Amino acid sequence: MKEYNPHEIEPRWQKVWEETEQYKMEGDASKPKKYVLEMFPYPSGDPHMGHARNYSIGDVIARYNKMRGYDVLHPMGWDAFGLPAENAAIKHNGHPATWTYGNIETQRSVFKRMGLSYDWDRTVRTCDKEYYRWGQWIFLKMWEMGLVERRSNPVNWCESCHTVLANEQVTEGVCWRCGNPVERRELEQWYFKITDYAQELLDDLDKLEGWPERVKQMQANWIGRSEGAEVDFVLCDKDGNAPAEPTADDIITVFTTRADTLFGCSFFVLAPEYKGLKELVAGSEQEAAVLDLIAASEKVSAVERAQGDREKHGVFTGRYVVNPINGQKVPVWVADYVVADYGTGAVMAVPCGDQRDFEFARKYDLPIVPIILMEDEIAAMVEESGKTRDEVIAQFSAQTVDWAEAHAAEGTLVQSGKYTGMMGGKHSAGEEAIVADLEAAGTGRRKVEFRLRDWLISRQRYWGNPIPAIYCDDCGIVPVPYEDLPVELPMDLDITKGEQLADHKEFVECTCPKCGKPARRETDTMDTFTCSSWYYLRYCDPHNDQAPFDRELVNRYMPVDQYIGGIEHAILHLLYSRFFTKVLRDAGMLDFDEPFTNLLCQGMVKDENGETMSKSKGNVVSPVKMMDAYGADAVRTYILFMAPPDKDLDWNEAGLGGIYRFLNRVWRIVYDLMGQAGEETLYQPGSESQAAEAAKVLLRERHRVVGKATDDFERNNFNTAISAMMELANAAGDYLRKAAPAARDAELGRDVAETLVKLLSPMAAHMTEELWHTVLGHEDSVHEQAWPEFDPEKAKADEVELAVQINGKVKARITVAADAAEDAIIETALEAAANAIGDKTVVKKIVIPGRLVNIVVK
RNA sequence: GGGGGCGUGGCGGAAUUGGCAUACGCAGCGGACUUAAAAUCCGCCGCCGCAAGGCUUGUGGGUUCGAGUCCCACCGCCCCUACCA
Repeated sequence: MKEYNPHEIEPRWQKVWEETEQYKMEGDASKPKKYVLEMFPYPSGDPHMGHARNYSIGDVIARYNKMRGYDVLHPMGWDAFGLPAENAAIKHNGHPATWTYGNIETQRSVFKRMGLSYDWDRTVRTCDKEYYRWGQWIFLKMWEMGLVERRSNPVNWCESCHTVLANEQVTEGVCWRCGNPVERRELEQWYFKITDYAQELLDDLDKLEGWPERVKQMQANWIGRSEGAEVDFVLCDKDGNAPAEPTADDIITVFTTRADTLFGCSFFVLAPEYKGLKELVAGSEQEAAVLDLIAASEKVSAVERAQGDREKHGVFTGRYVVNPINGQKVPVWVADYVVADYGTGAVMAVPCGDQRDFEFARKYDLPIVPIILMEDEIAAMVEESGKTRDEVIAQFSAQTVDWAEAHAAEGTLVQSGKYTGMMGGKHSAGEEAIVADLEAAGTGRRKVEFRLRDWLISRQRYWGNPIPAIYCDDCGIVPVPYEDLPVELPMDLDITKGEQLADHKEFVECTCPKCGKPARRETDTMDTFTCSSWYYLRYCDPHNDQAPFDRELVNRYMPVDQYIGGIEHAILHLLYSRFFTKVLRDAGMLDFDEPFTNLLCQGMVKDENGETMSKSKGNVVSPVKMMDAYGADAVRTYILFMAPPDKDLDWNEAGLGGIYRFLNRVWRIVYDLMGQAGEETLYQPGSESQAAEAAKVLLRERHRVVGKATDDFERNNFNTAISAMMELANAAGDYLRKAAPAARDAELGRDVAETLVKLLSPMAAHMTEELWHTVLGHEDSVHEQAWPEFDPEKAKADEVELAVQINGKVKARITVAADAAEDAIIETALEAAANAIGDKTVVKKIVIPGRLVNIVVK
């Protein structure tokens, strides 16, 4: 018997697989397709355990499905543009491309060493011009469709990365990449109008049955649909007089989900960034104070903004607006608790019904008029006054409150004109009635707001996909014609000297495609998330030089059947990709609505103390070092065995040794089952001869385990699938120990050996291939074999042990024939539990076949 | 503040539809083999108890013949999100 030596086996088979193009996709249209995809990596350096886990999961799913008879598409590529390459280039005095392509090669060699079954011919690298030209093409297409806009807005600026960021790339006020606080700046930037798709992006979440609930919830929260109404307030002139015939310019509109509280509006608030605010106060005595507040709020960092209970600051503008519901004039304030980019940037303040307005009113001594009462308050008033409930509500006339906080919940409206007595709250009768009346009067209308903002896609960075646009003094902003693509990223630029695209004369200077006059090229590049929003489509047709992809091919392989990646992309990449898919569908380029049918978010790999691994903590476990010690098969199998794929796991090397021992045991068992173990057989002369029984158990286990493992593979429960294989190995070991080599059943031996090897082949790809050839004597690859069949009948035992419970507590055990009648089972059970029953009366007998008998006594 | 999730031995975890809690593995303990060690193989291994037996899935209650699983309250931990009107 040869010894198990992964270090010899693994490179040898990797070479064979490469030479025979083992994992090149079949493209066999007669088979059903299966697209298995792992989120492609950023080429940041050596792969870490998170990568190893992600790609082990994907590889097992791909290999399993191939054995199940699918035409499997399983590609790999690199998300290769991005800022770290620029930082590394500066640090190492080189070029971002050198660092990027070098890291890609490093990662590729590690992935090959892991034995991952990729069709390398389909590799996509987003920094290749053969790829990014089609990103530009899609940009132009979107421009044509009216989904690209360049406009001025307050944006998130990261000084450390020296670029603007999308909303999705700022969490708790800090930049997602470098962790530095972002600033607000008013800048002109490029946007994708993702908000045009907000409703569909929300609605279609319901179609994604194969997605984790929490990811869908996170996307729904991010899209943030909110139903309410717009209400028009009329601005009074500087002397506080309402215009007799207000024009559009005199109207300030607010968005509210609580139109029912309109009677409680005692002031009005604008965001500091509110457009037209400066004109509003120009020349007034309040002007200086308002400008001070604007300046102060600009300085407040986003980190501070993100902190929960911040102190609210505001000043009176000196102006008034008229409340359309009751004609009341209320003062207009400016305050930093109103955000400019949600709703209209203006709010009606109802301090009695909104905690923020309440706090603000308390601080600045503004009126808090109670217009909503809770049921317990009404009950107390009824009790105290002796009046009826209706009288209490109708006669309520307090002008201020002694509450500790606002009444934000549902309650009864008071002091609200004809709406008094109606229920108030979101979607309440009172709200419906008031909005209906506002609509009739033309001073309000139903409105749905979304929290989702348009996607800011321009970046002031070199290492990215150039935006194909040209500035012409005469023609304005002009798209680069399709036939001029790609706009190539110049490579002769020294970013170590701080050069950016704008400094590159030959790149910037161009002619206007419309009028032919000298013009300037756009020097911003696209957010790298635009590159990763469609790469999965390109894999279907990676070498196409006529189009981003062929429609037929994409329609055949898409959508991705199983997508695997980290939860950190729950919003970012997964939302953007859904958006791109819908846009390209509307462009007529594909025929489906959603890109990813099933999504698996793998858990994080942490160190043995449950801490996240990081270079600064010095607790990083290298997959390469682990493979050096135990081989790729053991590392792959172990990482799947440790925990279900979606749970975090704490790395522990001792367990890896256990898996290595398991692979070793399988190795010896296969040799032994095939009669090739010689002296090293597990047979123990002198052990009791129960060979026949062990053979029976082994046959049963062979069928039971295939059934169990198949089910587990279908549910991505790889940890329990491996447990089941261990059980089969244990049964085989028991058989081998008890049955003398000469007396063994050769047919059973080969069946079990081949079954075990096939079951294990998606994980331990090299070892099983070696056994398949050398011990089992096959010429073809184990990875080309059909998944083993099983017979549920053969998985059944002829006798079963049942627990006998008295009132739900196990008191005895009985063994009965598997097909025993219920009466017979009860009789046996009553006998076995006679002591426990004693002189009590049996009131009920419950038999759960194959499991237990419960006898209820009194 | 809002939303979501989790809590099972010394450890990772299993229990798929409400049906024998702790499968499988790690660690530990004992044994075989060995001059010895490693490797391998066998056995034990939730807690209390000498035992009979009793107890046990964060805590307390409920539904049920039967609850880790369903319902209610509480405690603890984790993740996401946030002046969103």
